[in-house]
Amino acid sequence: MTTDIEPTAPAAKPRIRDAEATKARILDAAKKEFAKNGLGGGRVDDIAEKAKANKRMIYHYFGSKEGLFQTVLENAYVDIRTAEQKLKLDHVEPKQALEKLVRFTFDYYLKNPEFITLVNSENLHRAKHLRKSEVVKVYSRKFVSMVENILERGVATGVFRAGIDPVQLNITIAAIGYYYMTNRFTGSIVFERDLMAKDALEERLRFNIDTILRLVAP
Amino acid sequence: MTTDIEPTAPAAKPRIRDAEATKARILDAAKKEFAKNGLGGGRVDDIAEKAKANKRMIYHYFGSKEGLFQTVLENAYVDIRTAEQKLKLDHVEPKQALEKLVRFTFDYYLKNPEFITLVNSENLHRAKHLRKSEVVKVYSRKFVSMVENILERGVATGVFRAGIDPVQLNITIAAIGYYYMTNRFTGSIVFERDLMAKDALEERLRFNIDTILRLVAP
DNA sequence: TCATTAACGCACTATCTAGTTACTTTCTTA
DNA sequence: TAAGAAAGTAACTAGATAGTGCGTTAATGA
Repeated sequence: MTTDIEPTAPAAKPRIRDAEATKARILDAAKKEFAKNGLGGGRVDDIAEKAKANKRMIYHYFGSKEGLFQTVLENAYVDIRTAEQKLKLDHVEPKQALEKLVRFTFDYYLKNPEFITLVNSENLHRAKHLRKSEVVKVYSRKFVSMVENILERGVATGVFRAGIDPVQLNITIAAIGYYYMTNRFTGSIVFERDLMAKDALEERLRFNIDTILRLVAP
Repeated sequence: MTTDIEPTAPAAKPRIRDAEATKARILDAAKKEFAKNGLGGGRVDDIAEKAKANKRMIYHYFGSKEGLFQTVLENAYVDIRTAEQKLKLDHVEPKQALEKLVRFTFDYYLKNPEFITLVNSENLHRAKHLRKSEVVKVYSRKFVSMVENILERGVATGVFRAGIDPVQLNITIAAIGYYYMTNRFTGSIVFERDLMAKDALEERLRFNIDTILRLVAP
Protein backbone atom coordinates (compact mmCIF):
# COMPACT_ATOMS: atom_id res chain seq x y z
CA MET A 1 0.00 0.00 0.00
CA THR A 2 1.43 3.33 -1.03
CA THR A 3 0.90 6.66 0.61
CA ASP A 4 -2.12 8.71 -0.36
CA ILE A 5 -0.08 11.84 -0.57
CA GLU A 6 1.35 12.29 -4.04
CA PRO A 7 4.54 14.29 -4.03
CA THR A 8 3.44 16.51 -6.94
CA ALA A 9 -0.15 17.00 -5.75
CA PRO A 10 -1.02 20.68 -5.26
CA ALA A 11 -2.15 21.67 -1.82
CA ALA A 12 -5.82 20.66 -1.79
CA LYS A 13 -7.30 24.07 -2.49
CA PRO A 14 -9.56 24.92 0.40
CA ARG A 15 -13.08 25.58 -0.81
CA ILE A 16 -13.60 29.30 -0.73
CA ARG A 17 -16.86 30.18 0.92
CA ASP A 18 -18.49 33.32 -0.29
CA ALA A 19 -22.25 33.50 -0.13
CA GLU A 20 -22.52 36.80 -2.01
CA ALA A 21 -20.27 35.66 -4.83
CA THR A 22 -22.17 32.40 -5.19
CA LYS A 23 -25.50 34.22 -5.24
CA ALA A 24 -24.15 36.58 -7.88
CA ARG A 25 -22.90 33.72 -10.04
CA ILE A 26 -26.26 31.98 -9.78
CA LEU A 27 -28.14 35.16 -10.72
CA ASP A 28 -25.88 35.76 -13.66
CA ALA A 29 -26.23 32.22 -14.96
CA ALA A 30 -29.98 32.30 -14.37
CA LYS A 31 -30.37 35.55 -16.30
CA LYS A 32 -28.67 34.01 -19.29
CA GLU A 33 -30.57 30.74 -19.05
CA PHE A 34 -34.01 32.31 -18.62
CA ALA A 35 -33.28 34.84 -21.34
CA LYS A 36 -32.34 32.08 -23.74
CA ASN A 37 -35.06 29.56 -22.95
CA GLY A 38 -37.75 31.37 -21.03
CA LEU A 39 -38.98 30.46 -17.57
CA GLY A 40 -40.59 27.22 -18.75
CA GLY A 41 -37.68 26.19 -20.93
CA GLY A 42 -34.93 27.18 -18.52
CA ARG A 43 -33.29 24.33 -16.62
CA VAL A 44 -32.30 24.59 -13.00
CA ASP A 45 -29.57 22.00 -13.43
CA ASP A 46 -28.03 24.00 -16.27
CA ILE A 47 -28.10 27.16 -14.20
CA ALA A 48 -26.31 25.41 -11.34
CA GLU A 49 -23.70 24.03 -13.66
CA LYS A 50 -23.03 27.31 -15.43
CA ALA A 51 -22.85 29.10 -12.10
CA LYS A 52 -20.40 26.51 -10.83
CA ALA A 53 -22.62 26.15 -7.83
CA ASN A 54 -24.47 23.23 -6.37
CA LYS A 55 -28.13 23.07 -7.28
CA ARG A 56 -28.99 22.92 -3.62
CA MET A 57 -27.68 26.48 -3.26
CA ILE A 58 -30.32 27.76 -5.66
CA TYR A 59 -33.03 26.40 -3.41
CA HIS A 60 -31.19 27.64 -0.35
CA TYR A 61 -30.97 31.21 -1.59
CA PHE A 62 -34.02 31.59 -3.80
CA GLY A 63 -36.46 28.94 -2.57
CA SER A 64 -37.64 27.77 -5.96
CA LYS A 65 -37.14 28.15 -9.68
CA GLU A 66 -39.84 30.82 -9.74
CA GLY A 67 -38.27 32.61 -6.80
CA LEU A 68 -35.03 32.72 -8.75
CA PHE A 69 -36.81 34.00 -11.84
CA GLN A 70 -38.51 36.71 -9.83
CA THR A 71 -35.20 37.98 -8.48
CA VAL A 72 -33.63 37.93 -11.94
CA LEU A 73 -36.55 39.87 -13.37
CA GLU A 74 -36.61 42.41 -10.57
CA ASN A 75 -32.90 43.04 -10.99
CA ALA A 76 -33.35 43.50 -14.73
CA TYR A 77 -35.96 46.22 -14.16
CA VAL A 78 -33.90 47.95 -11.51
CA ASP A 79 -30.91 47.91 -13.86
CA ILE A 80 -32.65 49.64 -16.76
CA ARG A 81 -34.38 52.20 -14.54
CA THR A 82 -31.10 53.00 -12.83
CA ALA A 83 -29.39 53.49 -16.15
CA GLU A 84 -32.19 55.81 -17.28
CA GLN A 85 -31.88 57.91 -14.17
CA LYS A 86 -28.16 58.25 -14.80
CA LEU A 87 -28.95 60.10 -18.03
CA LYS A 88 -30.02 63.08 -15.89
CA LEU A 89 -32.46 64.17 -18.56
CA ASP A 90 -34.04 66.72 -16.23
CA HIS A 91 -31.09 68.95 -16.90
CA VAL A 92 -31.05 68.60 -20.66
CA GLU A 93 -32.89 70.81 -23.15
CA PRO A 94 -36.28 69.09 -23.89
CA LYS A 95 -35.84 68.23 -27.56
CA GLN A 96 -32.35 66.93 -26.95
CA ALA A 97 -33.52 65.04 -23.86
CA LEU A 98 -36.15 63.21 -25.87
CA GLU A 99 -33.68 62.31 -28.58
CA LYS A 100 -31.27 61.09 -25.95
CA LEU A 101 -33.96 58.92 -24.38
CA VAL A 102 -34.94 57.35 -27.70
CA ARG A 103 -31.31 56.63 -28.44
CA PHE A 104 -30.65 55.24 -24.97
CA THR A 105 -33.71 52.97 -25.08
CA PHE A 106 -32.76 51.56 -28.46
CA ASP A 107 -29.14 51.00 -27.45
CA TYR A 108 -30.11 49.45 -24.15
CA TYR A 109 -32.30 46.85 -25.84
CA LEU A 110 -29.55 46.21 -28.33
CA LYS A 111 -26.90 45.66 -25.68
CA ASN A 112 -29.16 43.89 -23.19
CA PRO A 113 -31.33 41.52 -25.20
CA GLU A 114 -31.93 39.44 -22.07
CA PHE A 115 -34.08 42.26 -20.73
CA ILE A 116 -36.51 41.84 -23.60
CA THR A 117 -36.72 38.08 -23.37
CA LEU A 118 -37.23 38.20 -19.63
CA VAL A 119 -40.05 40.69 -19.98
CA ASN A 120 -41.65 38.58 -22.70
CA SER A 121 -41.45 35.53 -20.49
CA GLU A 122 -43.00 37.46 -17.63
CA ASN A 123 -45.88 38.58 -19.82
CA LEU A 124 -46.48 34.99 -20.87
CA HIS A 125 -47.05 34.41 -17.18
CA ARG A 126 -49.34 37.40 -16.87
CA ALA A 127 -46.84 39.35 -14.76
CA LYS A 128 -47.43 37.19 -11.70
CA HIS A 129 -43.88 37.74 -10.46
CA LEU A 130 -43.53 41.45 -11.17
CA ARG A 131 -46.85 42.06 -9.43
CA LYS A 132 -45.16 41.16 -6.14
CA SER A 133 -42.30 43.62 -6.56
CA GLU A 134 -42.63 46.93 -4.75
CA VAL A 135 -39.21 48.19 -5.83
CA VAL A 136 -40.20 48.09 -9.47
CA LYS A 137 -43.24 50.26 -8.84
CA VAL A 138 -41.18 52.92 -7.10
CA TYR A 139 -38.63 53.02 -9.91
CA SER A 140 -41.37 53.12 -12.55
CA ARG A 141 -42.94 56.22 -11.03
CA LYS A 142 -39.64 58.04 -11.19
CA PHE A 143 -39.30 57.05 -14.81
CA VAL A 144 -42.72 58.28 -15.88
CA SER A 145 -42.29 61.58 -14.08
CA MET A 146 -38.96 62.06 -15.83
CA VAL A 147 -40.66 62.00 -19.23
CA GLU A 148 -43.48 64.09 -17.85
CA ASN A 149 -40.96 66.71 -16.83
CA ILE A 150 -39.36 66.78 -20.26
CA LEU A 151 -42.74 67.21 -21.91
CA GLU A 152 -43.77 70.02 -19.56
CA ARG A 153 -40.56 71.94 -20.12
CA GLY A 154 -40.92 71.49 -23.87
CA VAL A 155 -44.46 72.79 -23.87
CA ALA A 156 -43.41 75.76 -21.75
CA THR A 157 -40.70 76.79 -24.19
CA GLY A 158 -42.98 76.13 -27.14
CA VAL A 159 -40.91 73.37 -28.77
CA PHE A 160 -43.53 70.68 -28.02
CA ARG A 161 -47.27 70.74 -28.51
CA ALA A 162 -49.48 70.51 -25.42
CA GLY A 163 -51.78 67.67 -24.41
CA ILE A 164 -49.49 64.71 -24.91
CA ASP A 165 -49.95 61.91 -22.41
CA PRO A 166 -46.50 61.05 -21.02
CA VAL A 167 -47.49 57.42 -20.58
CA GLN A 168 -48.50 57.07 -24.23
CA LEU A 169 -45.27 58.74 -25.27
CA ASN A 170 -43.28 56.43 -23.02
CA ILE A 171 -44.98 53.38 -24.45
CA THR A 172 -44.33 54.56 -27.98
CA ILE A 173 -40.64 55.23 -27.37
CA ALA A 174 -40.23 51.78 -25.90
CA ALA A 175 -42.38 50.12 -28.55
CA ILE A 176 -40.50 51.27 -31.64
CA GLY A 177 -37.25 49.92 -30.25
CA TYR A 178 -38.54 46.90 -28.39
CA TYR A 179 -40.55 45.48 -31.29
CA TYR A 180 -37.62 45.82 -33.62
CA MET A 181 -35.36 43.85 -31.29
CA THR A 182 -37.72 41.22 -29.99
CA ASN A 183 -38.85 40.33 -33.50
CA ARG A 184 -35.45 40.61 -35.10
CA PHE A 185 -35.45 36.97 -36.21
CA THR A 186 -38.93 36.71 -37.71
CA GLY A 187 -38.62 40.32 -38.89
CA SER A 188 -35.48 39.57 -40.86
CA ILE A 189 -37.40 36.86 -42.71
CA VAL A 190 -40.64 38.76 -43.25
CA PHE A 191 -38.91 41.89 -44.50
CA GLU A 192 -36.13 40.01 -46.25
CA ARG A 193 -33.30 42.08 -44.86
CA ASP A 194 -30.89 41.61 -41.98
CA LEU A 195 -32.38 43.84 -39.32
CA MET A 196 -29.30 43.47 -37.15
CA ALA A 197 -26.78 44.69 -39.72
CA LYS A 198 -24.91 47.80 -38.64
CA ASP A 199 -26.48 49.97 -41.34
CA ALA A 200 -29.96 48.67 -40.62
CA LEU A 201 -29.60 49.45 -36.92
CA GLU A 202 -28.40 52.98 -37.59
CA GLU A 203 -31.20 53.58 -40.04
CA ARG A 204 -33.78 52.31 -37.59
CA LEU A 205 -32.50 54.51 -34.79
CA ARG A 206 -32.64 57.58 -37.04
CA PHE A 207 -36.17 56.65 -38.05
CA ASN A 208 -37.21 56.25 -34.42
CA ILE A 209 -35.82 59.61 -33.37
CA ASP A 210 -37.60 61.18 -36.31
CA THR A 211 -40.86 59.45 -35.40
CA ILE A 212 -40.81 60.73 -31.83
CA LEU A 213 -39.77 64.27 -32.67
CA ARG A 214 -42.52 64.56 -35.28
CA LEU A 215 -44.98 63.19 -32.76
CA VAL A 216 -44.29 65.92 -30.20
CA ALA A 217 -43.73 68.77 -32.64
CA PRO A 218 -46.25 71.63 -32.38
CA MET B 1 -72.68 -13.70 -13.88
CA THR B 2 -74.88 -11.17 -15.65
CA THR B 3 -74.89 -10.19 -19.28
CA ASP B 4 -72.48 -7.54 -20.43
CA ILE B 5 -75.18 -5.84 -22.46
CA GLU B 6 -77.01 -3.30 -20.35
CA PRO B 7 -80.60 -2.81 -21.49
CA THR B 8 -80.35 1.01 -21.30
CA ALA B 9 -76.93 1.23 -22.95
CA PRO B 10 -76.99 3.42 -26.05
CA ALA B 11 -76.05 1.79 -29.30
CA ALA B 12 -72.27 1.87 -29.23
CA LYS B 13 -71.73 4.95 -31.37
CA PRO B 14 -69.55 4.05 -34.31
CA ARG B 15 -66.38 6.08 -34.23
CA ILE B 16 -66.60 8.70 -36.91
CA ARG B 17 -63.42 8.86 -38.95
CA ASP B 18 -62.56 12.23 -40.34
CA ALA B 19 -58.91 13.02 -40.84
CA GLU B 20 -59.43 16.68 -41.76
CA ALA B 21 -61.64 17.35 -38.76
CA THR B 22 -59.18 15.68 -36.41
CA LYS B 23 -56.27 17.64 -37.87
CA ALA B 24 -58.24 20.85 -37.47
CA ARG B 25 -59.09 20.08 -33.85
CA ILE B 26 -55.44 19.32 -33.11
CA LEU B 27 -54.29 22.56 -34.74
CA ASP B 28 -56.84 24.57 -32.86
CA ALA B 29 -55.92 23.04 -29.52
CA ALA B 30 -52.21 23.41 -30.29
CA LYS B 31 -52.60 27.07 -31.15
CA LYS B 32 -54.22 27.72 -27.78
CA GLU B 33 -51.71 25.61 -25.87
CA PHE B 34 -48.61 27.10 -27.51
CA ALA B 35 -50.03 30.59 -27.23
CA LYS B 36 -50.60 30.12 -23.53
CA ASN B 37 -47.40 28.32 -22.58
CA GLY B 38 -44.96 28.79 -25.43
CA LEU B 39 -43.30 26.02 -27.39
CA GLY B 40 -41.20 24.86 -24.44
CA GLY B 41 -44.03 25.09 -21.93
CA GLY B 42 -46.74 23.59 -24.12
CA ARG B 43 -47.63 19.97 -23.41
CA VAL B 44 -48.36 17.47 -26.15
CA ASP B 45 -50.57 15.43 -23.85
CA ASP B 46 -52.67 18.48 -23.04
CA ILE B 47 -53.06 19.30 -26.73
CA ALA B 48 -54.26 15.78 -27.48
CA GLU B 49 -56.74 15.91 -24.64
CA LYS B 50 -58.17 19.31 -25.56
CA ALA B 51 -58.42 18.25 -29.20
CA LYS B 52 -60.25 15.09 -28.16
CA ALA B 53 -57.73 13.23 -30.26
CA ASN B 54 -55.29 10.52 -29.44
CA LYS B 55 -51.75 11.72 -28.92
CA ARG B 56 -50.65 9.21 -31.51
CA MET B 57 -52.51 11.22 -34.13
CA ILE B 58 -50.36 14.26 -33.48
CA TYR B 59 -47.27 12.29 -34.37
CA HIS B 60 -49.08 10.71 -37.29
CA TYR B 61 -50.05 14.03 -38.85
CA PHE B 62 -47.30 16.40 -37.73
CA GLY B 63 -44.32 14.18 -36.98
CA SER B 64 -43.20 15.92 -33.83
CA LYS B 65 -44.03 18.63 -31.36
CA GLU B 66 -41.94 21.06 -33.36
CA GLY B 67 -43.60 19.99 -36.59
CA LEU B 68 -46.93 20.80 -35.01
CA PHE B 69 -45.68 24.16 -33.80
CA GLN B 70 -44.38 25.01 -37.24
CA THR B 71 -47.76 24.35 -38.84
CA VAL B 72 -49.55 26.38 -36.18
CA LEU B 73 -47.17 29.28 -36.71
CA GLU B 74 -47.40 29.17 -40.47
CA ASN B 75 -51.18 29.19 -40.31
CA ALA B 76 -51.11 32.16 -37.95
CA TYR B 77 -49.03 34.19 -40.42
CA VAL B 78 -51.19 33.20 -43.38
CA ASP B 79 -54.28 34.21 -41.41
CA ILE B 80 -53.12 37.74 -40.62
CA ARG B 81 -51.77 38.37 -44.11
CA THR B 82 -55.00 37.12 -45.67
CA ALA B 83 -57.03 39.40 -43.43
CA GLU B 84 -54.84 42.34 -44.43
CA GLN B 85 -55.31 41.65 -48.10
CA LYS B 86 -59.05 41.60 -47.58
CA LEU B 87 -58.87 45.25 -46.56
CA LYS B 88 -58.27 46.11 -50.23
CA LEU B 89 -56.27 49.16 -49.22
CA ASP B 90 -55.04 49.67 -52.78
CA HIS B 91 -58.43 51.13 -53.57
CA VAL B 92 -58.68 53.46 -50.60
CA GLU B 93 -57.49 57.06 -50.46
CA PRO B 94 -53.90 57.02 -49.01
CA LYS B 95 -54.45 58.82 -45.74
CA GLN B 96 -57.57 56.82 -45.03
CA ALA B 97 -55.81 53.61 -46.08
CA LEU B 98 -53.04 54.19 -43.57
CA GLU B 99 -55.48 54.94 -40.79
CA LYS B 100 -57.41 51.82 -41.68
CA LEU B 101 -54.23 49.74 -41.54
CA VAL B 102 -53.22 51.09 -38.14
CA ARG B 103 -56.71 50.39 -36.83
CA PHE B 104 -56.81 46.91 -38.34
CA THR B 105 -53.39 45.98 -36.95
CA PHE B 106 -54.31 47.11 -33.47
CA ASP B 107 -57.66 45.34 -33.53
CA TYR B 108 -56.18 42.17 -34.94
CA TYR B 109 -53.64 41.92 -32.12
CA LEU B 110 -56.41 42.63 -29.65
CA LYS B 111 -58.69 39.92 -30.98
CA ASN B 112 -55.94 37.41 -31.76
CA PRO B 113 -53.53 37.55 -28.86
CA GLU B 114 -52.29 34.06 -29.77
CA PHE B 115 -50.62 35.54 -32.82
CA ILE B 116 -48.39 37.68 -30.64
CA THR B 117 -47.44 34.91 -28.24
CA LEU B 118 -46.66 32.53 -31.08
CA VAL B 119 -44.42 35.08 -32.75
CA ASN B 120 -42.66 35.75 -29.45
CA SER B 121 -42.09 32.06 -28.95
CA GLU B 122 -40.74 31.76 -32.47
CA ASN B 123 -38.29 34.60 -31.88
CA LEU B 124 -37.11 32.91 -28.71
CA HIS B 125 -36.15 30.06 -31.03
CA ARG B 126 -34.46 32.41 -33.45
CA ALA B 127 -37.11 31.85 -36.14
CA LYS B 128 -35.89 28.35 -36.91
CA HIS B 129 -39.38 27.21 -37.90
CA LEU B 130 -40.47 30.25 -39.92
CA ARG B 131 -37.23 30.12 -41.84
CA LYS B 132 -38.46 26.92 -43.48
CA SER B 133 -41.75 28.38 -44.64
CA GLU B 134 -41.93 29.53 -48.24
CA VAL B 135 -45.60 30.51 -48.05
CA VAL B 136 -44.91 33.11 -45.43
CA LYS B 137 -42.29 34.78 -47.60
CA VAL B 138 -44.69 35.09 -50.52
CA TYR B 139 -47.41 36.58 -48.34
CA SER B 140 -44.96 38.98 -46.72
CA ARG B 141 -43.90 40.43 -50.06
CA LYS B 142 -47.51 41.19 -50.93
CA PHE B 143 -47.92 42.89 -47.59
CA VAL B 144 -44.88 45.14 -47.93
CA SER B 145 -45.81 46.17 -51.46
CA MET B 146 -49.29 47.07 -50.26
CA VAL B 147 -47.90 49.67 -47.88
CA GLU B 148 -45.42 50.76 -50.54
CA ASN B 149 -48.32 51.40 -52.88
CA ILE B 150 -50.16 53.49 -50.29
CA LEU B 151 -47.06 55.57 -49.67
CA GLU B 152 -46.43 56.15 -53.36
CA ARG B 153 -49.98 57.25 -54.02
CA GLY B 154 -49.83 59.56 -51.01
CA VAL B 155 -46.61 61.17 -52.18
CA ALA B 156 -48.05 61.62 -55.68
CA THR B 157 -51.09 63.49 -54.39
CA GLY B 158 -48.95 65.47 -51.96
CA VAL B 159 -50.57 64.24 -48.75
CA PHE B 160 -47.43 62.37 -47.66
CA ARG B 161 -43.83 63.44 -47.63
CA ALA B 162 -41.39 61.63 -49.88
CA GLY B 163 -38.51 59.36 -48.89
CA ILE B 164 -40.21 57.18 -46.31
CA ASP B 165 -39.02 53.58 -46.25
CA PRO B 166 -42.12 51.35 -46.41
CA VAL B 167 -40.41 48.69 -44.32
CA GLN B 168 -39.64 51.14 -41.53
CA LEU B 169 -43.20 52.39 -41.66
CA ASN B 170 -44.54 48.86 -41.54
CA ILE B 171 -42.40 48.01 -38.56
CA THR B 172 -43.53 51.12 -36.75
CA ILE B 173 -47.23 50.47 -37.38
CA ALA B 174 -46.84 46.96 -36.06
CA ALA B 175 -44.63 48.02 -33.15
CA ILE B 176 -46.93 50.58 -31.56
CA GLY B 177 -49.75 48.06 -31.40
CA TYR B 178 -47.75 44.90 -30.76
CA TYR B 179 -45.74 46.27 -27.86
CA TYR B 180 -48.86 47.55 -26.16
CA MET B 181 -50.50 44.14 -26.34
CA THR B 182 -47.58 41.84 -25.65
CA ASN B 183 -46.60 43.85 -22.59
CA ARG B 184 -50.11 44.48 -21.36
CA PHE B 185 -49.46 42.67 -18.07
CA THR B 186 -46.13 44.19 -17.08
CA GLY B 187 -47.23 47.49 -18.66
CA SER B 188 -50.30 47.68 -16.47
CA ILE B 189 -48.03 47.40 -13.42
CA VAL B 190 -45.27 49.73 -14.59
CA PHE B 191 -47.67 52.47 -15.67
CA GLU B 192 -50.17 51.79 -12.89
CA ARG B 193 -53.22 51.76 -15.12
CA ASP B 194 -55.28 49.00 -16.70
CA LEU B 195 -54.04 49.05 -20.28
CA MET B 196 -56.82 46.70 -21.36
CA ALA B 197 -59.71 48.84 -20.13
CA LYS B 198 -62.06 49.93 -22.91
CA ASP B 199 -61.14 53.61 -22.54
CA ALA B 200 -57.43 52.86 -22.45
CA LEU B 201 -57.65 50.81 -25.64
CA GLU B 202 -59.56 53.52 -27.48
CA GLU B 203 -57.11 56.16 -26.32
CA ARG B 204 -54.16 54.08 -27.43
CA LEU B 205 -55.63 53.48 -30.87
CA ARG B 206 -56.26 57.20 -31.35
CA PHE B 207 -52.69 57.92 -30.25
CA ASN B 208 -51.32 55.34 -32.68
CA ILE B 209 -53.25 56.74 -35.65
CA ASP B 210 -52.04 60.18 -34.71
CA THR B 211 -48.44 58.96 -34.43
CA ILE B 212 -48.46 57.43 -37.91
CA LEU B 213 -50.22 60.31 -39.64
CA ARG B 214 -47.79 62.83 -38.14
CA LEU B 215 -44.94 60.61 -39.23
CA VAL B 216 -45.94 60.65 -42.90
CA ALA B 217 -47.23 64.22 -43.04
CA PRO B 218 -45.29 66.52 -45.40
C1' DT C 1 -67.79 -9.58 -49.92
C1' DC C 2 -63.28 -9.41 -49.21
C1' DA C 3 -58.97 -7.25 -48.99
C1' DT C 4 -56.46 -3.16 -48.58
C1' DT C 5 -55.79 1.24 -46.66
C1' DA C 6 -56.13 4.79 -43.50
C1' DA C 7 -57.79 6.42 -38.96
C1' DC C 8 -57.52 5.57 -34.36
C1' DG C 9 -56.32 3.88 -29.51
C1' DC C 10 -53.81 1.58 -25.59
C1' DA C 11 -50.19 1.06 -22.95
C1' DC C 12 -45.55 1.49 -22.58
C1' DT C 13 -40.56 3.53 -22.06
C1' DA C 14 -36.42 6.12 -21.69
C1' DT C 15 -35.23 10.26 -20.19
C1' DC C 16 -35.59 14.43 -17.97
C1' DT C 17 -36.49 17.66 -14.18
C1' DA C 18 -37.78 20.34 -9.97
C1' DG C 19 -37.06 19.66 -5.62
C1' DT C 20 -35.10 17.05 -1.30
C1' DT C 21 -32.50 14.27 2.20
C1' DA C 22 -28.76 13.71 4.69
C1' DC C 23 -24.70 14.63 5.02
C1' DT C 24 -19.40 17.21 5.15
C1' DT C 25 -16.51 21.23 5.28
C1' DT C 26 -15.33 25.85 6.44
C1' DC C 27 -15.95 30.03 9.00
C1' DT C 28 -17.04 32.78 13.15
C1' DT C 29 -17.29 34.03 17.75
C1' DA C 30 -17.82 33.48 22.68
C1' DT D 1 -10.42 26.45 21.08
C1' DA D 2 -14.75 24.50 21.01
C1' DA D 3 -19.12 24.64 19.28
C1' DG D 4 -22.52 26.30 16.55
C1' DA D 5 -23.78 28.45 12.26
C1' DA D 6 -23.42 28.89 7.58
C1' DA D 7 -21.75 27.23 3.03
C1' DG D 8 -21.40 23.55 0.21
C1' DT D 9 -22.00 18.61 -1.81
C1' DA D 10 -23.62 14.03 -3.65
C1' DA D 11 -27.08 11.04 -4.48
C1' DC D 12 -31.67 10.42 -4.72
C1' DT D 13 -37.00 10.58 -5.84
C1' DA D 14 -41.51 11.18 -7.60
C1' DG D 15 -43.75 12.74 -11.23
C1' DA D 16 -43.68 14.49 -15.89
C1' DT D 17 -43.04 14.25 -20.72
C1' DA D 18 -41.95 13.44 -25.76
C1' DG D 19 -42.18 9.83 -28.43
C1' DT D 20 -43.41 4.64 -30.00
C1' DG D 21 -44.83 -0.35 -30.92
C1' DC D 22 -48.41 -2.67 -32.12
C1' DG D 23 -53.03 -3.99 -32.31
C1' DT D 24 -58.03 -2.59 -33.62
C1' DT D 25 -61.72 -0.52 -36.24
C1' DA D 26 -63.92 1.92 -39.93
C1' DA D 27 -64.02 3.29 -44.81
C1' DT D 28 -63.02 2.25 -49.76
C1' DG D 29 -63.02 0.01 -53.99
C1' DA D 30 -62.72 -3.98 -56.95
